[in-house]
Amino acid sequence: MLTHRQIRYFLAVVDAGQVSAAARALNVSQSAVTLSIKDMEGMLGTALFDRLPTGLRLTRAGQQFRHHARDIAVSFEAAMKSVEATDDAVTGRVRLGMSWTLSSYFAIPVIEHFTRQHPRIDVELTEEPREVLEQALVEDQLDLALVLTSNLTSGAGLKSRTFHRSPRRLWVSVDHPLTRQKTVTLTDVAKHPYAVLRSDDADKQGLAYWTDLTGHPEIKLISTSVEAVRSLVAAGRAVTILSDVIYRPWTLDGRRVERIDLAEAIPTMDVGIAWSAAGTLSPAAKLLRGAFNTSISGGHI
Amino acid sequence: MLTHRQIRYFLAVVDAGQVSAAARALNVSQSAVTLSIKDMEGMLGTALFDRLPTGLRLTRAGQQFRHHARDIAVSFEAAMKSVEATDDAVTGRVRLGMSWTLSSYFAIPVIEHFTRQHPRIDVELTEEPREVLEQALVEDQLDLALVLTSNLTSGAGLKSRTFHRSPRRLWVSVDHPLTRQKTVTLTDVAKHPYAVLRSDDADKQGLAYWTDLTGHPEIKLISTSVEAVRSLVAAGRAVTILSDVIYRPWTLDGRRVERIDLAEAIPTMDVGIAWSAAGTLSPAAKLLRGAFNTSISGGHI
DNA sequence: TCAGCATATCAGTTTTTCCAATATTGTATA
DNA sequence: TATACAATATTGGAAAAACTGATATGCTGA
Repeated sequence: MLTHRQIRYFLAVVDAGQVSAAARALNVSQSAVTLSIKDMEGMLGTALFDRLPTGLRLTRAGQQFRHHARDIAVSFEAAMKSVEATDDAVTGRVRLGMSWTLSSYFAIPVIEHFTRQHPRIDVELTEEPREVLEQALVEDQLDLALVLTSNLTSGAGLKSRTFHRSPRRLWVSVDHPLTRQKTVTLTDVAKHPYAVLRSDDADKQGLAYWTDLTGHPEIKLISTSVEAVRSLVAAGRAVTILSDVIYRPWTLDGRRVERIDLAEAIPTMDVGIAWSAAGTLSPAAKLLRGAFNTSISGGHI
Repeated sequence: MLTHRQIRYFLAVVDAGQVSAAARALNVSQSAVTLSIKDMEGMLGTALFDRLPTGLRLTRAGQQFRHHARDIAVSFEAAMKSVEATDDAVTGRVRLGMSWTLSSYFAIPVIEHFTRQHPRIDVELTEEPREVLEQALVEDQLDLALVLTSNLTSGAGLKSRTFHRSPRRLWVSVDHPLTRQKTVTLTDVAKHPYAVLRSDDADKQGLAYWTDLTGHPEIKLISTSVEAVRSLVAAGRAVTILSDVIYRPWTLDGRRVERIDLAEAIPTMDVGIAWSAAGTLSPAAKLLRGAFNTSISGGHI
């Protein structure tokens, strides 16, 4: 079993470029580091370094592994810092509606973070199409609703606040040919197999890019699962254009997905929260609204 | 410094709900686990668990920490897998269809593992309702399809293999009144607020339990998000009956969900793979079929 | 060739982790 | 209110893991 200590030693060697320097930095003997690295290589069944007379250089497998090692080290640091204070003072109930695209990919983590910080506030979730959410807000069956504010019906007795304009960018695998171009246009993208994320609200915007001018890409997958799309992209078998809100750099198996800015202006995905113009929000609801605000602009997702 | 071992022990205790059971699962003594946890708590300067006579329950800080611990464990696994040996010999394309319930909750991890092991096999994913999948198999537009085999139309020129019979059970929060009953019947369940997981294929079975005899529960949430359902259940605000395949003992914020066997026999969810009776499967398709077989019976999910 | 600088190996020591037995604590029950 | 029960806490000594320091070995460049 890999240990945290081995990960730290490994990263130190990567940074230093040689075992002896790494050992000095770590305040242990050179032999301890050497053994640790050899142990790891034995466990993984692959050489992580090429041994050169001047030091150690990562092999291909080692480069791969390095990304994961960094991930692990960062996760440990985050874990140590994670013990936070909570706020028991505010209590109450918030009825929050959303559509599923938003729910799984960013709302749930934010809500769970919120309920940890405010354990005595009860957040009630419902998922509905945008039209139903708007209706429910007006009829006071919901306090708040997460919506794509650009799609919001205007003048329906609702207030809203857009807290994030999420750019849409091209997602590709690390070794994709398009990563080597200086600028990428929609016409370039149209030449590659494409994956579409199917969602109730977002896809109307999402498929509007393609015109006769740009040409149309070959659709390789239409899926409701972000994981499926990400997976296909990471494997280099498709590209896609999606919002930063649902971007993660890693697939489940640790392959990387990269983002590229497109030469053309693509409409942003405007995420926000809506509430009824009549009546006033409870303190609990205001807190939750604030939580979405900070957690999204604060880069928690 | 936190160690990987401590993280594993911590997660085992969270999953088991008590130190002694976790120790058994880890094949170490109870005292080793106790010490490890106490060490961590000392390091973090906070109690991670409340000690109850029946076992350990996460404190708020512990719930926070669990999030990170999980991250760490996943990162380690990904790191180990990142250097796995691959099989470049078999090449080809496999067109795989599935319905979304199956896709996000177990198919994707299996496929990602498979494509790592067989980088030169191209797995094409599509998601469709079961009827469309069956049609596509017969017409040779798909090689394989993941389906609930109990729903499969018989005599449609399809072969299938069921590789997992997943029991359906009642999901409730740890402190739910139903946990204190010796036996729980559907009539008991009908008295409590209920959450429905909306999915194309499974809900036909999933809602067929309720008859005039048992009564009908009040539906509190209909959602496509397993996380949303699990979250509601963990909060004790609803119960649900779902397949073991998609069961996890905790929500993202570390609250527990328990399962209870029902007095009545509930049909199992039979997960399997189907292919056309005409023609023969390519070697690549056979390999993928085998991958599903072993990864599911092998307890990878 | 040989000095210089790097990693590899190995035996012995230190530190960590583990086990087994036992003490302690809280709940339910009679 | 005593008692059984089921859980965690503690502790001393054994086992395993990690580390050190000395030494062997290998490559480069003057």
